Amino acid sequence: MPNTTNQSPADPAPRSMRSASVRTANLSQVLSALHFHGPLTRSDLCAYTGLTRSSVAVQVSELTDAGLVFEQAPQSDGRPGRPSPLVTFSTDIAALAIEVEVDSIAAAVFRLGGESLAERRLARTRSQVRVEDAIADIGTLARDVLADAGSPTIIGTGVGVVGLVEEAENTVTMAPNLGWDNVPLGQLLANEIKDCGEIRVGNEANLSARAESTRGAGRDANDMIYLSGEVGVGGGVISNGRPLTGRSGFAGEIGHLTVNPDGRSCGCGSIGCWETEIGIRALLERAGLNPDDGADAAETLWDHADRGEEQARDALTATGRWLGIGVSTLINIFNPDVIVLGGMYRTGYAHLIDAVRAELETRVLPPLRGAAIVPSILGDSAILIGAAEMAFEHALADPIGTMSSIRT
Amino acid sequence: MPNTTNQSPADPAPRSMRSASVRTANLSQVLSALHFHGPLTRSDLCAYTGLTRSSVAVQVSELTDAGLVFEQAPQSDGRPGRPSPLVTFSTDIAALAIEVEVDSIAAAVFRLGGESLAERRLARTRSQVRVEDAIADIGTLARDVLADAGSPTIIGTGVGVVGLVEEAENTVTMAPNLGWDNVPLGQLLANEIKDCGEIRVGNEANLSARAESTRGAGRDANDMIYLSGEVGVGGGVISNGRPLTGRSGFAGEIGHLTVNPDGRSCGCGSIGCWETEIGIRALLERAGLNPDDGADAAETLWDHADRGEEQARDALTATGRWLGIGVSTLINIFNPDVIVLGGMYRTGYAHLIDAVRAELETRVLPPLRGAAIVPSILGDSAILIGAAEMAFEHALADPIGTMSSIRT
DNA sequence: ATAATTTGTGCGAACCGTGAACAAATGGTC
DNA sequence: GACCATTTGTTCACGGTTCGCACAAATTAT
Repeated sequence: MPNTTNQSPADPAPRSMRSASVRTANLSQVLSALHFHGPLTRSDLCAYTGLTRSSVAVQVSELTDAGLVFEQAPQSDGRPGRPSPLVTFSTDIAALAIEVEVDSIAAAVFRLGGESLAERRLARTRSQVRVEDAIADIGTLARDVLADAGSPTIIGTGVGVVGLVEEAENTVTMAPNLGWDNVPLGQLLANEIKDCGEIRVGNEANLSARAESTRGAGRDANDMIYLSGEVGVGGGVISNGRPLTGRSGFAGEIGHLTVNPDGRSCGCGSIGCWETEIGIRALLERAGLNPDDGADAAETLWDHADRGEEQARDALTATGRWLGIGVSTLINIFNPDVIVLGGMYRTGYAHLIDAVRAELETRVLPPLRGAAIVPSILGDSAILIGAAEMAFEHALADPIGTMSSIRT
Repeated sequence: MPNTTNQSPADPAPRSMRSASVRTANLSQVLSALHFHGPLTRSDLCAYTGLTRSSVAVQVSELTDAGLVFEQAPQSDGRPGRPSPLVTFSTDIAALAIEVEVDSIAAAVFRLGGESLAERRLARTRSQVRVEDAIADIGTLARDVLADAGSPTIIGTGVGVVGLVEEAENTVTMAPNLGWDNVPLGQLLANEIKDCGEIRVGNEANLSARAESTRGAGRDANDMIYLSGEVGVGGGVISNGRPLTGRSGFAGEIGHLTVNPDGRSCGCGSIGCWETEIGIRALLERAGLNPDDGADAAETLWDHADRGEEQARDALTATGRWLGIGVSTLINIFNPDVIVLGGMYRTGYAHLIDAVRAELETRVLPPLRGAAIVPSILGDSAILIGAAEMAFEHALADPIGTMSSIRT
């Protein structure tokens, strides 16, 4: 018997590089360039990837064979020289995105490149959600939206959930607002929806961060922090272009940084968490409104402030101050390019930003002051977009590999 | 003239992979395995890297030719089979590490693998440090310590500084304790010390974090936070095995997270920074001692606490509580495996840890509670070790490339 | 119509890791 | 001491990959 003992190690290490890795990496480069920069000519692809024309030709032909892209007839662009054919995404390859909120469930289908093909949302009465019901609802919603989109081949599925998600396990570890505890959502969904590629589950704020980073207000930033708030306050961090996960994928729970150790008690059991000061309940309470009225009440609050009502403005200034205190902390810790405000901080941006900036001026270390504070530009669709990006991740990293695993 | 226009793009993108990248990546794998796991047999290297025996043979021979490693005669290990030669580091390849503190300057030489060959420290009176003097001192110290080490070939130099460092520029942006402002330390040192490879400058706490992560208390952790305090409080974050830098390398200024918005004013201009509550001044003040007495006074404080003096113990409990408040925030944000306490939190660990843990129990989100809080095991040498690791980074990433650029 | 410019195509060259066959070196067994 | 099993180094043909050149193709400018 020949001694192939450690010539091909069975279990552990894909650490080393072989020729095939080069091909995979370059295919990934090409497909990623297309995904993030839109349809490009082969000539553009040479510039983006640094590969030669010969090599790009091979990559494109391989991606075409895999059914991921196709080439459109060259079109003259007015400059001299032979025109280069445009490499475009196939119309029947897409990712499925699912969003599980407290009062609604949504599903959408996105084509490579980020174009939305279809979207559906199912509203629900605001109450605890039984897991089985949610799974069933997601199933029908997914089937419907896939039909709307023309039943494309699904390359992967991303699910965004309000709650702590153990990403490696695709499990919802804790979702108090849904009443969920240790729900293996990935596995459960795999039984409910078929032929939807690999299913990955993520926290909604982390996914929004991912979305704003790739297609939103953080597009040009390498280091970005996303902050979103309604009742709870969540966030996500993009460090050096990649999402911060932490040990189990829980990183980014910035709603629970302590800003006021002797302040109000938080639902999490702690005292003085940031979200007790900048959450919607604190804001409404300061404005003399019913803290339980939710997001709609916030909208009316902006109106009141626009009309110059004093209590409304004071409430916004106070909330903006606390917002600024926490943002200062985040800037000092992360040294980001930009901080993106989502949720009610997006709609209320104009009313809050001055108080925030005032706080930053004294609290941020001078050399770190360059960080921009901007409102989200993707708004409510950020979660679905982020879920789709997460779903695309595998296909972008290993295009032919995932395609061939789909086709089985 | 042939059209090589975009066949080989001049300026920007080394994004793509070519055959040479494979070789470089695998050489990096092999040398890194040796650097982080100590001398290994060629057989071990197969297991660590996943490469075949044939390939490892080529890599090792190339590294040998470059003068980085050499093979020791095979030694039987008691098991059957042909013994494998041990690949060991060359004795005359090393990195230079420099540490610039307020009251001392230090330099050390480390061999590949992390072994210290020589170390020197130059104490100074505690005062502002003129840049030119510091440069000159570093120069003589470096020359002396290199002579001590037997004048090895220096593969790279790392410098750790108390202050904000713009890593990409190797510039000390702000170092209030030294009285430095926008000092291009990398360039200045390049004129002072010759033949010391590429010079990189980093923040001392970030470098300590790096050191603890690779060779200290965070060796087995992927996500680690290092926290160190004397007068000021600094830190560094290792996320997914790599140091968090932020936009300009300033990330990790965790001493300036706001824990007490209406508390004491901080030297940075803000109010209620963490370091105003857990810095040595606050601790000594609470214990009824002179806040300006510094680290020595802290040592006596531990003694007082050991003897059961009430004010000392109360001061430690109060400080531990604030320590716990901030650590909770960090855990909720980063979801780390482990938090490493350095500086006076290492020497005072036993006196502080209970109060810290008590605070964590209420303030850390339940699913995030697994994080371990441990004392630094590298102690005062962490900065130099981290500086050396930073210096090694280039050589580990591209062994032959850096060697040939050194030999010119 | 001709030149200049840009790009696709085809092919040989260079490089790299793989894996099989063989040789070398050790421990265990009879 | 002879032999076998085991493990590892060495050699080499092979397949895979990108590169770079030469040439052809397609467009604009003159």
